[in-house]
Amino acid sequence: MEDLRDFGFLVSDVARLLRTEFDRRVRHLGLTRSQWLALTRIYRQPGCTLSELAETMEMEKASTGKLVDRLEANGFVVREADGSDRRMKRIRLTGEAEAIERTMRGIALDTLQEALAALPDREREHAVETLLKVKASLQEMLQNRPRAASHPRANGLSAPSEVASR
Amino acid sequence: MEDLRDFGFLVSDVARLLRTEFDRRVRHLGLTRSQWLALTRIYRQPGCTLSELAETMEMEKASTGKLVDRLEANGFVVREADGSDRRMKRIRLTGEAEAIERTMRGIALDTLQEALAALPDREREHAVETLLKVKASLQEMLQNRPRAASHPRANGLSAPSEVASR
DNA sequence: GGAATAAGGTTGCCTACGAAACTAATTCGG
DNA sequence: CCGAATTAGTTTCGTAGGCAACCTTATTCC
Repeated sequence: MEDLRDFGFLVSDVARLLRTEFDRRVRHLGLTRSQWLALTRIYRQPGCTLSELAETMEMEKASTGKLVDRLEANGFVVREADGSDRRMKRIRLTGEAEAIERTMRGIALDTLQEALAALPDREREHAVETLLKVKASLQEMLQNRPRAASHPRANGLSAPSEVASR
Repeated sequence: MEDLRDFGFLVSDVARLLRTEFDRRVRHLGLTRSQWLALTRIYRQPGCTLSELAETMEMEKASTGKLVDRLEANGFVVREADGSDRRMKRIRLTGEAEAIERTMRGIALDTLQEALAALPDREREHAVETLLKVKASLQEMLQNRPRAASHPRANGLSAPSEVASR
């Protein structure tokens, strides 16, 4: 019962360590893990819109937009207008992005391989299954309470009291 | 072999979802998950220095410092000078911080319980063991290559070649 | 056809972290 | 005892991501 929390800590720790290590290995390429992830998605659905990308990356549109901003600033991606719907912009990889993408993929594999070296295949697969369940559960939790609907932006900053419960 | 990467994605996804869900639940208390974590550590070692805290939180000193900045700004923590060594400051919880800490602890437990509801105890324990191994492995990786030692800041920005390998 | 609504993006603000560079204080070696 | 190395913290900069509040187009629905 007590190690329930351990699980939460551990997942966060591993995620952070993983990202840090990966970032170090690819710093010289000018990309980060998140950016490389985005590239991979865009590679698989060229010309996707921001909303689509946000969807497949399971992130907010705003965050995704900023990610794309940086990718564009670094010349890995371009936003081009859509002919029929002037609201959306289609995202495409630039040429060089692809080569980089392949390199990063390799580094990612190396990193994981090293980090999981001491893990029997069975154990890793098991962990993946477990994590998938937890992820699904969390997605449902977040989805079923996606922030107090739209407009009711009634009370501004008033802190909703309750503090010492439980 | 291919789902090696899945593992990496999953861990990051679960960590992100977990933090988001938790943040939503405690937003009204004025604390975030990271802040609450820090409070817990400080609670267990009152009067610790920033470096000590950074150590136990397994984070950089700079990041830890900013975390403490926010906690202090919100009145949850104070920094007081040390008598013997004028460099360091001792960190202590304020009174109200403790009550909050207890509340947050409960919310964390609830959140985890919900997220892991569909998981048999055995499976969760198994996952914790696995994650511990991975974490240890990553810590070693990061430690054994903590960025080009101290001073040898020789070749400034020259990208270490290798780009299109693999 | 015109107003209401929805969809696509962007901007602003906030937290979280890491890396590097810098200041001040302390310890160490000769 | 003094200068060099170490240690404690901070500051600056950059990336990542969430939430809320907009514009701007499209759609829909009287």
